[in-house]
Amino acid sequence: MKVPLSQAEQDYLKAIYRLSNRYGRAATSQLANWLEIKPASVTGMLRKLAQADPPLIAYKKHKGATLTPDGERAALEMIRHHRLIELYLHEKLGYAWDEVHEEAERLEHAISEEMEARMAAALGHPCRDPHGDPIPDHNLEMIALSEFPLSELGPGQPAVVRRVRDEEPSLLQYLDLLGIRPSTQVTAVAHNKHDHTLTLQIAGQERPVVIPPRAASELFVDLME
Amino acid sequence: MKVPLSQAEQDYLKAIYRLSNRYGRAATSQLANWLEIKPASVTGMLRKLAQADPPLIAYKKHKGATLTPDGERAALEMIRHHRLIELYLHEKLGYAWDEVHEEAERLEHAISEEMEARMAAALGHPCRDPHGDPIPDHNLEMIALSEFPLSELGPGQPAVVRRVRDEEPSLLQYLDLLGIRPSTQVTAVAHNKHDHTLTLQIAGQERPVVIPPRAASELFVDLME
DNA sequence: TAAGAAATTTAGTTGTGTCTAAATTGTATA
DNA sequence: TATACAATTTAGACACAACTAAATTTCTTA
Repeated sequence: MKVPLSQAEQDYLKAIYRLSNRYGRAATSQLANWLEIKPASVTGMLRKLAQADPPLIAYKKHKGATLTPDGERAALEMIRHHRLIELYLHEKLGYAWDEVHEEAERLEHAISEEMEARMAAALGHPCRDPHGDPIPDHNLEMIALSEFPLSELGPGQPAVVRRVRDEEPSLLQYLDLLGIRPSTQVTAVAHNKHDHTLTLQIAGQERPVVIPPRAASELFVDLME
Repeated sequence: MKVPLSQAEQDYLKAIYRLSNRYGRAATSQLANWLEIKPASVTGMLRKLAQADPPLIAYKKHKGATLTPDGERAALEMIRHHRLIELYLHEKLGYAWDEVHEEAERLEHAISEEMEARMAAALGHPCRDPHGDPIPDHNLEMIALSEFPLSELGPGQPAVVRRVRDEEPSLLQYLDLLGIRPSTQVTAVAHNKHDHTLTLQIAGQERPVVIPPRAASELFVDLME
């Protein structure tokens, strides 16, 4: 019976995609927390998404939700919109990388497939957004990722920052200030076992900087050959 | 208590702006017809908009609605968004002029003031959209218009097309086919009193064309000095 | 100016997506 | 394994913006 999805439904599917990628499934309370609504409200929507025709999620009471192939397609469609828009705003309209998320969050629901295609073409069919997040291609396929958390980088290993898995403006501004963004070259100097901070040498800079654990686990890097 | 307007409210205000500009006020049934909802549904929204704080419309039962200064400001804000987006899609993303309206209709509600400003700057602070409709400036002031309907153009008078006051793709495609768009130079050859068609000579073309009344009253022109 | 037609409003209903409060289920541990 | 705590679901309510059907008001014209 394929009916267009509401913005709320699309937001749920995106959130389930994100949480089930990280944790295998999306729990009611995690969704409530991420979407900033009450757990009781989530239950109703999960039942609705599970009983849709075709079903968009697999849902068992008290067991959380995972996406069906149909649900995943819908989620990836929104993610493609979101990331293309972020890059477009950054490249074509001069937005800073900490300003693009909020705008994209609203626009992703409003653009047509036509506009998606035209933006993708104008950007040369890119595969990363300004934070380094991969952009699903036209068929919603995502490139394979080799990067891993900066917090797991061995001391002395040179690496390239690929991705910041966070949209919070304050964190992004802070990283910008330090001179860390996708493509920045870095080397771990030392891990502090007590407070889990990381001392990091940034290529082209005099002195190492200390990275708080929050940032170190949200930054993803690739080893340099 | 100034709360952000819903998309439905913004659409009502835009419709009231358009209708009261043409007819002095917006009647319930005109609004219902334009917005494609039932008259009964309009009544409730008009009461709500009139009782908002601050009031956005002046509304007397059975007398239709007009915008208050606050309501007009909100309407012009959406109109500025809409027309900037139309021009942006046309100029920067290669949309044809009959494709921009539908996309802008959704995007106008989703863009921020920041994005409005950046698009306006990228376009050089334009004052007309692809159909020739005036774009309110940053302070929501609109340029004075001197154009008048093509249907009132005297025979033999050379004129310039300024504006097509319609968004219907089929009409726009038809005009495009004839070679009529803003800035096209034309001369009226004759008005047919019986079927109200207009015979029109288009500059640079061999033979005159016959314009149906629907098009002649939606096309606006300026006299050439 | 009275009757019929047209426009508008009222009253009551629906579907969405949220909420609170209370009941239930699952999990961890003592 | 009993129990206490946390997570989840159920039940019932609400705001919004639409709807239908019926009542009312206004307009037109004979």
